[in-house]
Amino acid sequence: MYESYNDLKRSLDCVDFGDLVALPTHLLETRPEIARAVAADIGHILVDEYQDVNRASVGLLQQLSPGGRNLWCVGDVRQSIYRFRGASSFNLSRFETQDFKGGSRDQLDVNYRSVGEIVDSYQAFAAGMQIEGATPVALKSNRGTSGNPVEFRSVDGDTEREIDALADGILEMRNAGHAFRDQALLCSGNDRLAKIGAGLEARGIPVLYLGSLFERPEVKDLLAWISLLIDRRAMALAREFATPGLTIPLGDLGRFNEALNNDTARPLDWIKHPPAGLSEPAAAAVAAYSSLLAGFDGNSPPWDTLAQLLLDRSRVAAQIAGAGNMQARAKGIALWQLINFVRAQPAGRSGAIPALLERIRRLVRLSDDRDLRHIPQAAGAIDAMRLMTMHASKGLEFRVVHIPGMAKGTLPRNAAAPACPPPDGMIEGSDLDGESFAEREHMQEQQCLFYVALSRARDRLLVYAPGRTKKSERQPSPFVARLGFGLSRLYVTPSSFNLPPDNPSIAMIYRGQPLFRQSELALYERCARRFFYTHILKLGGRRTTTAYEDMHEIVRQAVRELIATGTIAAEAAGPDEIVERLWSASPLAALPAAPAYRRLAGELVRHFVAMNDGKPIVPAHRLSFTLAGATIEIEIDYAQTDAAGELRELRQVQTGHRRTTAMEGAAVMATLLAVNDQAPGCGAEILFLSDAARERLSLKDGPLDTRRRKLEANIAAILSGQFPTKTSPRSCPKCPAFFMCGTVPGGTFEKNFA
DNA sequence: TTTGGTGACTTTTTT
DNA sequence: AGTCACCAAA
Repeated sequence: MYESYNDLKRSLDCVDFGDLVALPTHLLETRPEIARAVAADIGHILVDEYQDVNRASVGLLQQLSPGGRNLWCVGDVRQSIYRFRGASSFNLSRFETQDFKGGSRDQLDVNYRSVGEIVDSYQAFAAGMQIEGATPVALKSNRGTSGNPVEFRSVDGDTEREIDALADGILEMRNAGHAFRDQALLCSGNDRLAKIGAGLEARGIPVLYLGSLFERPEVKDLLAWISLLIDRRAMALAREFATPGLTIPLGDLGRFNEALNNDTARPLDWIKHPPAGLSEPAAAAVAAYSSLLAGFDGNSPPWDTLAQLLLDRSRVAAQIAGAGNMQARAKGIALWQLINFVRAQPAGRSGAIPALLERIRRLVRLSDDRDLRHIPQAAGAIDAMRLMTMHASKGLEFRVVHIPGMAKGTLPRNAAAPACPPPDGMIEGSDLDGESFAEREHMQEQQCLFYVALSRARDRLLVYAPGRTKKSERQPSPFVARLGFGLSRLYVTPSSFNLPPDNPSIAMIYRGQPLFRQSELALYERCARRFFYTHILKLGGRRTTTAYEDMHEIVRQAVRELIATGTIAAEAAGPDEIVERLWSASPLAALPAAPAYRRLAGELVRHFVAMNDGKPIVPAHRLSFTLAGATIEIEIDYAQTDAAGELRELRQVQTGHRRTTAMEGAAVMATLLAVNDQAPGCGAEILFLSDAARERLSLKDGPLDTRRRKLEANIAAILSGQFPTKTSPRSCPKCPAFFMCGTVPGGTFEKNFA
């Protein structure tokens, strides 16, 4: 693979980051005359952050500065936080002994950045670090003591309460004379940073961090609008828009869905032919969309379209410009980022809008939207908090530093076993086996990371951790206890910021006997809001599928057909023919990787056949039972019968792998509840074709009862209109509702069960 | 004292 | 998906 990758790079005349070091090093090593000429041309070399170089960089440096002539390096092994990408403090330890013989080493003993209390604190932490090649240091602050100890604040409650406490701390520091722009908040991960950033913004604290750009309401408003240009089911109409006059009341959505729930509707048809019987506001909104979207379609150039929507067709930009408060400014900056992102996309000839939306989904799935989260340089003068990862903070300094979330298990994070540990004996200068080496490196790196974060602070340093959560006491990170004797521990009760509830319940009227299928209840467990869009509002939309998922769909069809034949036996000629017929009719057959997918599909179907023993079966049928006033319907894929024709084994088929949590949900166990109720004595199993594994549904009375109660609670929640979103950067970008998910329009929705 | 069940919480870092 | 903390049963 690496060879193919390299060939591809060469044929495209491209280089990657590794090549930027490897190619010049190779050139200078193989062409001494060039090396001499280049070295002669360079007077002095200064390398900063030497602990973060890798072996390849040292090789390049040796070529540029033979024998270390006029070379000056600065580094601190305690700040070695890029080991995961090949940097090694090993280079620092062998600097003057091997790599640049005859060099000399000196050490700083005065710290010019932080006040005495802070220096003492991270010195105390550093004293306990077991870092290879670290020489003991005794830094002294030249600023003297400030009278303000390093603080550790413990907060009872959930993350929201911790954000309350952070907001308190930030405002307190501001009252003590530190502007927002002089305060930084450091987290180890981006997801947490985004959550805290959004929380602070909601509490009125100005923040120079946008969080996930494509999750922001003002950005989603725009993306939802352009999604209407290509979505014949007009899913985005089920969103409450900030722009007045463009929201369809909840009570009217059913009419749109009836009108558009067919294969012949084309995008924007509903503007020319609105559904009959709309309320007045809904009809007015349709008219408003008519002028908002006139002349655009899926082939419109995205940048022009968005710019016109923002500036000419709506008052979005004007209102943001006029509002002048910090929230409006953040919105303006977010839209600015969006517009610039869109402008930088490759120009497509046709289908530019769907291409853009697809690209955004992919970007978010790969977390490749991170650079869009930071405010552009031009906005840097705004008086707002700096939010960044600890990694990004290296080399920077701030008057005040807040470090939230220092609970056990977050920092240090436990080392995950590396997927590909270095082979034993490969690491020069280490006698550990590959796995132990990786683990030790990880634990050292975690300490370095905390050390970096601590040492960013000039005047004030505040560390936060959750205390009691709903049920249990959370222990602080073991790092906290190493912060020295001067640490002041406070148990704070944060002020209340009176935020509106995140997921208010939705006004629903149900008519008839509620009926839910097992798959629907399973979806409710994964994301209640997705369930609402899909099964209550009946907004169309399949997930965006991959070729791999399409292959699984073929397997499902083949399994259904096999079951319909009434016998599933290895000697029957049927299975292969069925797969072959479905396969050749599918667009998958035209893909470059088709043979691999075809092989896999055949294998999964063979697993299915092999997991049956030719006993007579009866095809698919349904079981249903009543719970909490609703009917629950279970789809049994097939059943085996005994000689007397009695049902013996009920089977459900899943084509994928068995997950470790596959049996934990309440919805899976609805099958067992139904069997106990309708077919007592019958066994029930789920087949997982990818593993050729079967799982028997069985649970002791106690746990089964908690599943039953959980199901009852979910049904009650559905009936009372509770459909909270469960956002996740992993699953949301695949969801059909990704661009419109957000606040639901006001009004009441009538749901009719036959 | 051990164990199994449960709910809450976090899912790296990036030139 | 894995860890942590708690609780109740074994």
